Amino acid sequence: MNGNWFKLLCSKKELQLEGTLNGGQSFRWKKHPQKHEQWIGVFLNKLWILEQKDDCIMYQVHEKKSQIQNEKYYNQLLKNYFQLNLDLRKHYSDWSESDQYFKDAAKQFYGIRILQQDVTENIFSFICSSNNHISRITSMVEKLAQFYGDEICQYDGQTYHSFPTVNSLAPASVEQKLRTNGFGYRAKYISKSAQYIVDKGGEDWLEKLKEMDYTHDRKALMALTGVGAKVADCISLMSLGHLESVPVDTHVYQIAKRLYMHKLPTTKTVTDKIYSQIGDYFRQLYGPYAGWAQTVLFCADLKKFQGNNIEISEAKNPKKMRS
DNA sequence: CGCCTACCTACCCG
DNA sequence: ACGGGTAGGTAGG
Repeated sequence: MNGNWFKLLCSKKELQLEGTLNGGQSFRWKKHPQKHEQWIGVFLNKLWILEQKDDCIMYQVHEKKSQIQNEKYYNQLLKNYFQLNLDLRKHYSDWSESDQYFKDAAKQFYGIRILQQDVTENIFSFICSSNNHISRITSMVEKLAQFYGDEICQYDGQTYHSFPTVNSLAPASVEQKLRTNGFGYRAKYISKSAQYIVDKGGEDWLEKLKEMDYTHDRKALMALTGVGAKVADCISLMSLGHLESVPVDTHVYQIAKRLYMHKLPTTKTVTDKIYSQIGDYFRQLYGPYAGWAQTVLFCADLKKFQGNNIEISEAKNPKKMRS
């Protein structure tokens, strides 16, 4: 294990940890139970402790002794994970020019980044996300790691596990185990999808998706049981590098209709046609990084940011509105 | 296409 | 205290 603090130079404007780690992209980050300014999370089979400073991120890495590397190496991993090569301020400026709502939201929600996530984790986490609460999704993802992942280390009295491989989710026993642990119908989705991916060639097949274009791998992903349009778009955006992908959930639909597309028909669930209309609208508005822009915009609308003075955040929970 | 229903479960709210 | 409604959808008809 390793308790050293390392330093990654990076301004708050370029990367805001709070909005990025707590924005519903990854379900593996939490605040340190005692030290609330620190974030604890797992990726690349390592436990990371991150703390935002004015001009840098201070961090620790905990992993097996045999794998310990130096600061330069870890900095590179973080740069990849947060996609720091992308000039975010430039894009914010472009998106602000295209859209006044974005411009308003951007003032407060600066530094929101799309994480470059692991494909396997992304697929199975978002299969869990359908028709579900964040808190329950989080506990399901934790269980997957606990049951089928590898132990990484102990930290602060907790044992941390890596996210499981596709192979480890494929055995026939998995569905029943997940069922008895509260996964509901998603147990079958996970098991069937893991088996399907293994049949196709496992993680190698998933890596090949990154070389395909958005339209094609979206179609490939939707062949997985439990992966529909929205989940496929989340995966395309968050782990396959297709930044034009715009995941449309019921919430995005509500806001799109209210603020941008008044003529959109009123329906209980988002139909295929409405879904593609909304995606196309935002792609036309923001360009090839539409999914990223849209993530920033709707970050302003999440419950956890309620009480903040952004106009967009008012629509979401009329019941809870004050003043 | 659009519409309908079932699907697991934990948590919220009346 | 108990029970219906709902949560970042999806599959199947």
